[in-house]
Amino acid sequence: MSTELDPIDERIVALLSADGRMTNAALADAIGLAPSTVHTRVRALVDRGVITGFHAALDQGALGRGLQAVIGVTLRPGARQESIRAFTQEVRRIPEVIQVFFLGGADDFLVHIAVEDSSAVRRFVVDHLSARHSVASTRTSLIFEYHRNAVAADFD
Amino acid sequence: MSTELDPIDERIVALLSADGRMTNAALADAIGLAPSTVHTRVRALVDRGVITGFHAALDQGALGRGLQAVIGVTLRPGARQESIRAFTQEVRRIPEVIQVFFLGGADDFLVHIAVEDSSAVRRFVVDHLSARHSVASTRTSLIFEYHRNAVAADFD
DNA sequence: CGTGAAAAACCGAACAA
DNA sequence: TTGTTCGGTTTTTCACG
Repeated sequence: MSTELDPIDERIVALLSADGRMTNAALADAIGLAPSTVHTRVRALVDRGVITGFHAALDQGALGRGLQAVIGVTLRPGARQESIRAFTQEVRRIPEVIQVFFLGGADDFLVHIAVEDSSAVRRFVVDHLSARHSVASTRTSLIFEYHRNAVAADFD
Repeated sequence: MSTELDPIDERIVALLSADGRMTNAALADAIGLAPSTVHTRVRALVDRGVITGFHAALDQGALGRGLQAVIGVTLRPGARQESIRAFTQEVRRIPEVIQVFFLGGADDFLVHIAVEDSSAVRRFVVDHLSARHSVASTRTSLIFEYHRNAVAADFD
């Protein structure tokens, strides 16, 4: 929230988004400022909550999860906010889950998972989604390609 | 690809996924090894491609993009691989785009965007998606909540 | 493969401008 | 707000177990 970023902060943010381990010295001479200035700004960005964290990106295939899928989920019409909250909280704790989107639109949720193979997809849907009373239907799509420009912070 | 990780590598990967700026010393005593050992393993994980990078997570709202959406896209039945490749390559370069999923299923693509407001959503869809000859239809859903457990590497 | 020690690089804070 | 200096920390390499 709050006020926009100045052009220098925008460059810092863009650079750290691409390489979160860039040193202040590297940032400094990519931008043309002194390292200490960059340091001050980076810390300010973190303190302000513009940068919410730093994370390693993982090749899921190398972790034995070579198949990814997106599952659209619709809840029963009667589902109340409690069951929506419960659904979110519980689904996001499952280790195969990479992201959870709570939507307004045709589907109520999108769940992005990475698993070992197609039978693990089926198991995931059956065990964790269809098994829930609040879930009305699911629609599974396999992911053939995936591209990420940025890492978005969690929000609700 | 390739061989599974041993339990120590798995812990390193989990810790760096949560905090990509943990120092080797911090990793070392979370795990019970010497910092130099941890360092060697982290570098090996990066060299092997298990860890594909480190990235700052950004509060999109703080960047003036307080509204996120997912847009399901279907291409014309006649769309050939060339136009699919072109679509992916061009869409992912648009700055509002956070992620692009190329799917097998009902939709051909999912595009995750962060923009300023709802009129920017409409503009995005009209200018960048509907305007394309290869796009048959789009279905936009606003994102009310978003949760991320991990950062997945790009793949195709 | 893991360790400890040594060298280089880097960070973070204090201060000056 | 930016630049400079400096002590402490972190990274990185390497010889050894």
